[in-house]
Amino acid sequence: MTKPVRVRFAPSPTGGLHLGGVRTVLYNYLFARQHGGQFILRIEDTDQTRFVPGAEDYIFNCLAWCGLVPDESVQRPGAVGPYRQSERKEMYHQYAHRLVEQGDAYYAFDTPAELEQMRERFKTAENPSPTYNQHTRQHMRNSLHMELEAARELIAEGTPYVVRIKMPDDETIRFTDMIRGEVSFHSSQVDDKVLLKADGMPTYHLAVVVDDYLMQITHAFRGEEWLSSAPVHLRLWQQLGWTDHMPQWAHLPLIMGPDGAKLSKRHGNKYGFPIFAMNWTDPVKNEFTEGFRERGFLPEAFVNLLALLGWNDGSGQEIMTLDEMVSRFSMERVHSAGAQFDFEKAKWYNHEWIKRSSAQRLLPDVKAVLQQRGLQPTATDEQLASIIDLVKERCTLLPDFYEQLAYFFAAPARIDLDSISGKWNEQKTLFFAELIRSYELLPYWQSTDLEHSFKEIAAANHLKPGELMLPFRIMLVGGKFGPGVFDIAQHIGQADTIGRIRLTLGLLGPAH
RNA sequence: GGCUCGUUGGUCAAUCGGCUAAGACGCCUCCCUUUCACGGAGGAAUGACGGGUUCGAUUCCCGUACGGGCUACCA
Repeated sequence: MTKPVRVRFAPSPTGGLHLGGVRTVLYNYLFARQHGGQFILRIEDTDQTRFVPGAEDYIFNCLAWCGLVPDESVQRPGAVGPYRQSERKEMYHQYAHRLVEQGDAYYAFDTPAELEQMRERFKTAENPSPTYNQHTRQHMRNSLHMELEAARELIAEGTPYVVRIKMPDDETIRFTDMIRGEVSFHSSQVDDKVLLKADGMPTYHLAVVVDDYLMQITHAFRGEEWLSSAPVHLRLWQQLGWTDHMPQWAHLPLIMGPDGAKLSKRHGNKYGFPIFAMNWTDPVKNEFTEGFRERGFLPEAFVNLLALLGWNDGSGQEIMTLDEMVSRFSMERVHSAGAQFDFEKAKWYNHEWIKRSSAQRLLPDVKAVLQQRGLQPTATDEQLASIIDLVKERCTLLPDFYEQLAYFFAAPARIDLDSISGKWNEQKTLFFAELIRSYELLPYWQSTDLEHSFKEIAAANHLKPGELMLPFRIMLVGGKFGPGVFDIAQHIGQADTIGRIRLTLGLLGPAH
């Protein structure tokens, strides 16, 4: 009997949730669903200085929008809570002190200034950024140079201290990454990371190990930026005696911006396309960053494009539902190299999803777009749905529906007269006058009938219908776009169609 | 600088030693459509470099180059 699969996503509530984060959630989610396991959301809020109010709710909102709701979280607690690390603060202490007791960690009393001095002192051209490691720790104020009792006295007196891991001098630390295979590090190259901070909070390194253990995580997926600290975590799992429970690791390739560097939250606005799932306004800096949702992406498309950025099943199929992804996903087929994000391709995914979505599916989103732009369509949902079907293949992003739909409900604000006035003549004026008379008498207002009369009158006047359809379109739509002109006329209705013809005829003037 | 991961068209990528190197996005041409799109047909464009291993390397190994990540009492 193998252990039930449990995976987790562990964001820190410090700002917007970006593409890489959502993709990590997605891969976790797919893996959990595929294996009938649990997907846990843990809030890593151990850095009180970076805490941003609202960020946690925002993360939940993003996940809800994406349809990737965790099985266990602060909102839906399971048996291994609390799910916020700040609320687990005390739990980490015993383990930190246990490590000190065992000699695998030590107390350090160095002030920030002293650390700075150390870095200055050991800085050379070859080593521009010295770390707290097996060499430098000998020169620092820590419990390695004193009896443990003495150190504890200092602590009892209230001396600020941290707990640092004591990395071994000469050991090779290796593990198997589900994506990269065998990865190895030499312990002498790894610094003595802080485990417990002076404020009593654990650092990520301690917290991630303790929590993954306590929460019985079986597979730990995270971004590649964590790879270099993996040996610290491996060491901790080992020294805490939990090796048998250690999750399988997978370090996900990074998503890069067009500049080839890791997407950064900090520069959410510099790319010209969103990088956050949803709109995010930093309450401290009062800085606004646009999200994919508000840009007009369907969550189905967003999740789809993210899944295929760094993973594919080899079939060549690119458009997939979440269910399809669940059954086809495999961590072994995730790329090891980072991928540049291409917004053009992202738009293509959305376009495909809009084309394939039913009008019913699109209806609420389209209504929201119209309402946002101040358009209150005087149409039933059925009418609106049939118009959506008419125009959806022309819409890449949700807001495109406004341009494609507006003229169905109101005469176009601008009419592209230039496109018709050049070839305008008296004959055409007469044609449209006759068309109006004919349309006024039509017993049924159906696009096929409209087209039939149109062509009949054109033939009677020895005019080619083709030369007249563009002007007709511009009268109704205002420009050169939109679906078939007789379909448009049918939806606009008799009165408005005739009204718009008259209107443009008037603008063209009698001079012609 | 050190450590570490990576490197197939502009971008996403298939290939698990047999390649005349898929497919998709984007771009270009044509067809359909006297609008815009959709759809269809076609085109330009790729294995970083140098060594090995092998009958045979894009695929395996080693160097080099280049790129990313990390190098905080941040995650």
